[in-house]
Amino acid sequence: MEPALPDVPEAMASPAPRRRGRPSRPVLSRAKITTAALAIIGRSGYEGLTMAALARELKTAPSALYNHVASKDEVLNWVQDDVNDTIDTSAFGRDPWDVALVRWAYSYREAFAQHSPLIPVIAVLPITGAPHTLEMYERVAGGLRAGGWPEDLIIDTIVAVESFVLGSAMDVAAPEWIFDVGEQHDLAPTFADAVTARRGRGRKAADDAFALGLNALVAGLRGTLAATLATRT
Amino acid sequence: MEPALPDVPEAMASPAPRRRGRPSRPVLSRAKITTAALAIIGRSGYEGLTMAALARELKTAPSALYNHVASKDEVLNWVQDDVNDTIDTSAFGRDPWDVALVRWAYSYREAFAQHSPLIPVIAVLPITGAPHTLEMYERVAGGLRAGGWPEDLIIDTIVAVESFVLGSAMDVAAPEWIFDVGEQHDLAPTFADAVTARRGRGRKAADDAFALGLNALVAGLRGTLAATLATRT
DNA sequence: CGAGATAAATGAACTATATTCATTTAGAGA
DNA sequence: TCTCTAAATGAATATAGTTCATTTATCTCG
Repeated sequence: MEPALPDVPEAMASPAPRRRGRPSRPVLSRAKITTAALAIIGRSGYEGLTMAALARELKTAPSALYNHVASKDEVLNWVQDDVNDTIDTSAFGRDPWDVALVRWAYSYREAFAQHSPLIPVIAVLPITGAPHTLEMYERVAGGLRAGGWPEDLIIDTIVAVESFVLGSAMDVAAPEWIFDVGEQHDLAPTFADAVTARRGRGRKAADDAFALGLNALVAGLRGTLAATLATRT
Repeated sequence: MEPALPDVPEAMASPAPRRRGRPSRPVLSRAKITTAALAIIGRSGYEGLTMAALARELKTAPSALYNHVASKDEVLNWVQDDVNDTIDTSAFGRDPWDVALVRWAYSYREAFAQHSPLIPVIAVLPITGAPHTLEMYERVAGGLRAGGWPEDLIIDTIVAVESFVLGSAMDVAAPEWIFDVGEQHDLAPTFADAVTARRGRGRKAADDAFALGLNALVAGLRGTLAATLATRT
């Protein structure tokens, strides 16, 4: 990309004559829009991502975007697929399925912890038209299959782990003091004490809960697999 | 403004004379607003819940709401606390902790499956000012404590289960065909076959995944508890 | 009983966003 | 060259949520 602006001089004069009509080369495309959206999100977060801001970033008018994108939702879908592409699935096909699952879950959570506004979107989004997402699922499914999981349990297993991961990723966005009971210690004494007891350990409370849950979940899945294989002879 | 249009018999004309100023009795209150909001949500879903619709339901002006509520977000918090109040925690203190945890999780998921737009909100919402929510946590914490869980693991355990529940509740809102690969069967053959294999079983795919995951998670937690108690002598 | 004070409503205005639309223009192809 | 089309433009629309000056019934206090 970047045709290197052949002319150039034109410099400073008019603040921006802003030509109308078709430009010499397309200014917009799926890739450009997605990149710009990610830049804005990285800089000003999801509140900053408006169609107007996106257009500004790309030096066009908001309405120009609609020649390339059906809606803001579609922009979010593109961003989501890009984020999914950063999830590490390399452990599948290398490590045993349970180890790989844990690695995948950590990477998955990390990716979406920084994009929590996408979580409710992706949880409900069909994979159609999201190639990177599909690729990720293929790798995970392959890893489980190779690990001995029966075909008809693979999707449920993936969904279960994914649900836990996405729920946990939402947690990351919560304030540290989310469980602070404040005044009402006497209304919930056991709970309040438990909150205090946890405070002892280091910072990242959400991380501990995630680790605890993931270990338990995967351990449980090992048991499920063993039991299933035993039953089905 | 509105000088009361002197002409016209005014009798039948005006559809609703709409008095200004303070009414004989308060038309609005937290309870009334929450009830109205739930009515709208039940009737037209969360898209239907606008401040204008809420005002219409209560037969007032949108701006009148702001005498009782700081923002639409606050309305959502009230609704959320009401929904939390429908979650069944009665098994704690009656059944063993693991059984009670499973019942709680089912009830929790069911409650929010019908209020999925609230999920991202509550996951991040401090409990301050949500009495029913606090009450729920107290019962769960009490049940775990009674079940032998060490105090410093109680919150993490609750958070882990809750994360899984909320992630799963989002899933309920997804379309049945969310995993349909369509054209690209050859791009993800293993995954596509797994999707097909699952299709064999009954309707509710999300329910199966939830059951599988919850069983695994709780089984894993039993192991975690046993191991922890053994280690700590 | 009368005079504030207060709570609680009113409608109009303001803001921000997404989205649509008629219009314009540069370039590709017949 | 003529025409079609992709791709831009700015103005206009729709829908929110929210603020504000204003109005008025009722409560309280001297």
